[in-house]
Amino acid sequence: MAEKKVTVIDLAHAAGVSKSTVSLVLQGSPLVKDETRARVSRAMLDLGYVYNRGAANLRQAKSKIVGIIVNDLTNSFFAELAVGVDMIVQGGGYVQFMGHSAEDVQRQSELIASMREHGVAGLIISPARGTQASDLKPLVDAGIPVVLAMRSIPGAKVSSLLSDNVAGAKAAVQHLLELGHRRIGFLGGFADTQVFIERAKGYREALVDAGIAVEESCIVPTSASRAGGVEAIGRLMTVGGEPVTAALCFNDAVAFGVCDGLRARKLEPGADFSVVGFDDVIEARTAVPALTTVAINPQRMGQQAAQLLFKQINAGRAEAEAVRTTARLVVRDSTAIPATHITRAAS
Amino acid sequence: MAEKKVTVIDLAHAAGVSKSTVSLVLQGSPLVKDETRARVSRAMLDLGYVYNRGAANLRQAKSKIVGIIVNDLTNSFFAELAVGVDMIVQGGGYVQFMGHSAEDVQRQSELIASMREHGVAGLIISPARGTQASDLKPLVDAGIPVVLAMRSIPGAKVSSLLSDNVAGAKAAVQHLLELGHRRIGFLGGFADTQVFIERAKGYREALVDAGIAVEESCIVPTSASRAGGVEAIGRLMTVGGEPVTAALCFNDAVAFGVCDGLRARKLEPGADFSVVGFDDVIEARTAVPALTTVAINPQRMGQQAAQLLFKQINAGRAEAEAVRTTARLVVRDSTAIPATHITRAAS
DNA sequence: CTGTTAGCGCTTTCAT
DNA sequence: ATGAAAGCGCTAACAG
Repeated sequence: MAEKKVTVIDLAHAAGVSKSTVSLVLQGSPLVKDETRARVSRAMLDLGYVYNRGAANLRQAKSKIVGIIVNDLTNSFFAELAVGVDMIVQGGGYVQFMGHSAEDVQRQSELIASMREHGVAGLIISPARGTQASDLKPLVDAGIPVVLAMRSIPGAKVSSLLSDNVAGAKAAVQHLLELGHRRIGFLGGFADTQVFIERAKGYREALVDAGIAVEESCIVPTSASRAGGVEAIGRLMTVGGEPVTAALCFNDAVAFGVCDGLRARKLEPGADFSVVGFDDVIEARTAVPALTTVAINPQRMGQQAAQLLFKQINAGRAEAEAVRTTARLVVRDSTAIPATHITRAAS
Repeated sequence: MAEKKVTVIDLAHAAGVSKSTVSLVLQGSPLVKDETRARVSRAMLDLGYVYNRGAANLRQAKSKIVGIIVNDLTNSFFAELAVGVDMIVQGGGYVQFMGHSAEDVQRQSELIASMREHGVAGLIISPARGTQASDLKPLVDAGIPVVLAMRSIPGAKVSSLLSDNVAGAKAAVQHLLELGHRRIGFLGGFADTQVFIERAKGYREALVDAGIAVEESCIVPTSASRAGGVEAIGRLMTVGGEPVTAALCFNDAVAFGVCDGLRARKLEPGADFSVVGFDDVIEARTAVPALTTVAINPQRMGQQAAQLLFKQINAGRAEAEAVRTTARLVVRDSTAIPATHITRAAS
């Protein structure tokens, strides 16, 4: 039943007006008589007209399309981020091109090029590991607004949206202090990463603010994995002096391991020893046991990224502006599994 | 530094040829002299030309864009599905519009309309619950190929890609039979759903094929949740006669609950009682304990969906063809946590 | 309020 | 092997 393409000219014909009048109707212009508008509208329905946005974009030299390039959609964190972006994008009457870079810089470049050819109004990128400022240069030069999410790229003249690791860690430790803990460890993570440095900074600041001396022996970097957590809690246990009664973990994988290690020593996480972990590895959330987590809200982050992008799109010019979101401290109950996580079935 | 838009006409000028020649070069036509091609190519680089695909699409009345509408990207199952689609789409030199319906039929319709206005060549939809055949009608009438993923819509004249629940359940039960189990339960799930009926059918077939009588008392429908699993195993335990030693669970949430229930009875899942679960609730995967799962591969499904779509796009006409993927039986080790699940961090 | 006239950047006959 | 001209479906002046 594929009807022939019906165009504005057909509408004009059917409604007995000219193309331009039809165009005005399409754009909801107030300059057309109601009765004319009605005639045109009816013609649209009668003929089964579908607007050709491509043609309009060409003429106007602009589009209502934004691109989003995700490094790893397989990671729910980024999937949620994309959902947040989608909300704002849809709300603004835009559509989004979506591309998955799979942490591959080469593929990412191809996607960027492709989206540029399609005339996107702006681009949100959660960059693949190893992305260089030069990869973004063409976009910047073309004046296309770009917002980076989660990871920033040194030297790139674009906005980025990062989680506030310092504030997050600080809040977490303050939470433990309020619980009465005096000697607190910081466990896991590779010491040479930016994220580690930031989280450790927040940890230190909270202690200092509380008038507690930072003990380097209570900071135990390991791999950011469950095994790393086991190792870290083991090493923390060997520290002499008053007992350490709580720890902030680099991420939740580490927190898992710490709990494992505690149980192996007949200690109950949450009861005998308080564990707080950054909730980076979202997938594992359901399995986090008696544990408090510091989490940023990826959907909200996606929304903020999109809002930032729109701000730039509407401002007309891309103006690099680094914004940091604040990691929210979420105290999640020990045993309850959030309903949202056990009801999501594919069927 | 936003350079003025450079067009084919600028290239033609710079290279000392006509627009049409440039166009031929852009399309990689073999009809141009190598030397000419080289001159044009250099001009492209010199002037920083970027191809305007929108204009080309308009002229050719076709696009290399496919749309994908996901009901819930927040569910890793569908996120993985999208990744699979993306692989094929990118491989085919297409780009994809992505929309998130959030299980909202209304929003889904808007997305469909929007994508149509943008002239997508085809559409992959994992439909929101409650989608009617009429929602897809406009697409079908316009001759736009549509492939449905995971859920089919009665009466819709479009292709769909479903998991083969019957074969999956059958394979799972056969696995248990090979392990030597003779009396096996089927636990959890709402008996009035299509998915339940299919999985129960596979369960029955496997038993019958093995010459074992199906006992209705061993089929225990409950809610498809962890609590449902606890309830189901409880009821299964009250069945008289020879002991039941294994069960196929409707999904992994149920399987969780079954394990809970077993432990409450001092039985060790995997050792004293074999548990197999359909792995629908992907997020919970890490937490599945001593347990075998029946899983379909969502990425592969996405790839198949995209391939099916391309087949239709290239065929020129949309031809409804229902295809079913086969649920793979994956025997996953009891205690090991797949590395992919503990290393995915957002940072 | 509505019609006329030009294009947007590209591809495509049809000549040459 | 390359050029000239027409036009995809729409919008944007500018008249009326």
